[in-house]
Amino acid sequence: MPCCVHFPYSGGRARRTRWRVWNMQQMRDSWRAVIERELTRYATETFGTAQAAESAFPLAVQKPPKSELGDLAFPLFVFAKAFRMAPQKLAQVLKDRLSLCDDVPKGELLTAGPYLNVRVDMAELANRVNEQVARMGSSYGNTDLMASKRVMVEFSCPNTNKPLHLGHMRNDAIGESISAILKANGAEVLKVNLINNRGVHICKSMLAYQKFGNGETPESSGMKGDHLVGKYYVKFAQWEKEDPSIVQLAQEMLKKWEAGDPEVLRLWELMNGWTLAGVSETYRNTGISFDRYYYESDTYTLGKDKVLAGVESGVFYREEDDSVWIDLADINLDKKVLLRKDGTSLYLTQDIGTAIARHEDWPFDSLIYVVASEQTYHFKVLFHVLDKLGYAWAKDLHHLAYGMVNLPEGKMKSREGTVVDADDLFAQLTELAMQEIKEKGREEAVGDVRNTSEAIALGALNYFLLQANPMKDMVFNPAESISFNGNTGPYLQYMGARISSMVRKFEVMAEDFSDIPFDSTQLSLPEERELVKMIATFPEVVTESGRDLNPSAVTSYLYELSRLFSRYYHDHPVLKAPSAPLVKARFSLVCMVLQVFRNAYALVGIPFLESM
RNA sequence: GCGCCAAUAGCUCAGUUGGAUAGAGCAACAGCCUUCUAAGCUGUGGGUCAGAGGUUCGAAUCCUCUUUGGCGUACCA
Repeated sequence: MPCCVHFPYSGGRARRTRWRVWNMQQMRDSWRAVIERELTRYATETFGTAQAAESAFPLAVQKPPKSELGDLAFPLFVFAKAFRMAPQKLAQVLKDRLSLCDDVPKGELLTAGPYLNVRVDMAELANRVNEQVARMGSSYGNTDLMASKRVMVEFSCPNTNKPLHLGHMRNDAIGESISAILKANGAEVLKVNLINNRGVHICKSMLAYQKFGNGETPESSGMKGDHLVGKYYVKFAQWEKEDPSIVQLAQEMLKKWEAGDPEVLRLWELMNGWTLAGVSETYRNTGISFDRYYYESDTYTLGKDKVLAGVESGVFYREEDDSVWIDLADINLDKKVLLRKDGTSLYLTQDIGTAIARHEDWPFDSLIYVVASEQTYHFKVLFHVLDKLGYAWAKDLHHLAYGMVNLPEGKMKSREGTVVDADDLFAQLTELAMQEIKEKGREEAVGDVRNTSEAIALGALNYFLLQANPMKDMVFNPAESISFNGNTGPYLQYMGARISSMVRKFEVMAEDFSDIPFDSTQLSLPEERELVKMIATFPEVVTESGRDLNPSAVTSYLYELSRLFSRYYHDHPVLKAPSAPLVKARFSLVCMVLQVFRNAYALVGIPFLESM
């Protein structure tokens, strides 16, 4: 199974309609109900039993490929055998029978080959959607799919030996987006970060600093703290090349650290402080935040204790050299070390402790780890170990794996220095956005050029990173991401800005329209039908992205809505529409689109801009 | 070797529960600014959905095998 996370409460398809009924869904359900009833009656009349029909219930509802074919499609293939009738014929029969009934919903039935299609009553749908968007505002689209569920989302999890890079940015984008999407589906979400501040790799930068640092500080060097520490981590690698034996020193230092050596601890605190200050700044710039921080230095001992307890209870075993192991034969895996022979902790050990601490702190219904797919094995083992230790909530742990981020030139390799630094990238994108604003002569219109450029950079970055399915590896092309035309974040932001501009223009003349009611029958263009339908299905997009933990469902939707809208307002005047009722109706539609844009942007980390 | 994952247009990506003629963007070419921001809109060309079988009324989608690529299989994280 790829990235799919199975929520115990996400239910199956059959249950989906029970959670809540939305506009489009309501339409679908009511039409399905009458068509199913008619199939049942027809089967009973013909065969004396309804079985032929009911075995294929619930009747599938689809979206016709073209709007000329209607708004809902009911494929009838499945009934062909049971009715001994071509589905084309059955569609005709059903249409004829239903046209004689006086209790079908408003709308129009069409046959389209083997499909029975429905053109729904658009005026009614538009009224409902308009009312609902106006009433719910920024919460339009929210669902109760995960109401009252507590979900902890772990993401980012930087090491304190180097600054963030592009890979972290994908992680952060997914983490923030998933959290927002889960919230929109009614969950109570706690975003947590785990600072990986201990271990051999941390000792490496410390050792290099001790040897080469000469007391350098972020202040004295003018470097951001995380970059300064990173510099020494790289230095260690070079040093190690000359003298491979120094790895031993790092191992010894880790042991000293675990023993509480004051000298080591002092340096550790100093350098960790530098890194975390730098990382926090990056978070601030890129709109990342957490409700709670965990530090591995705080939780690893708990993990160690639990592992030792596991040895007592016989879940784990001790080798002759004193190392502690678990045999994973029962899940068809090999053996795994839980404690080194010198007694120090490993990655797995600390994650055991952290998970237990978290469940005690904030009992969750689900904990989602947003971590690269290269660690799939690690999480498999972790969840199994926790299960073996007797924690019933081990089944509620999920690994949301995401693929690697590559560059057009190829893979990022730290050894070859091709890793894209997060701060550098953000600055580069901001710079490009700024140039574009200047070239277009929009400085005055946007007001704060710096802020706007950063917002555009962020929109570009998040959209690009989230538009691909998390599970897949992706190629990040900075130049393409910031491009203002095409399928990009800035293009979407531009649409939002254009609409905002229209709203400002309308406000000047708003009084002239204050007495004119919204008349949905004015919206008769095919494009308007499509827009109303899309707005009506937004809650379903929120559901889908929450169910699959897939932000790209939202980005796809946003882009489609955006294209539809730009085509529409390019071809049809809104504020200068021929009649006042039409202006009012079209402007109301525009406002609905704007609201959905705002709400959907928030789910995928695209800052909304009033003007660009 | 074994395990997990992927493969859709030249490139980057979508593709709903198996359903109608597989869609976008970029790149290329051709149009559209006295008209709510041209950061836009429209059109043209571009496909053996990696390959071969199978299931099905129907497969990019499900199953099997093959090929290619990525990742993992550490007393690293």
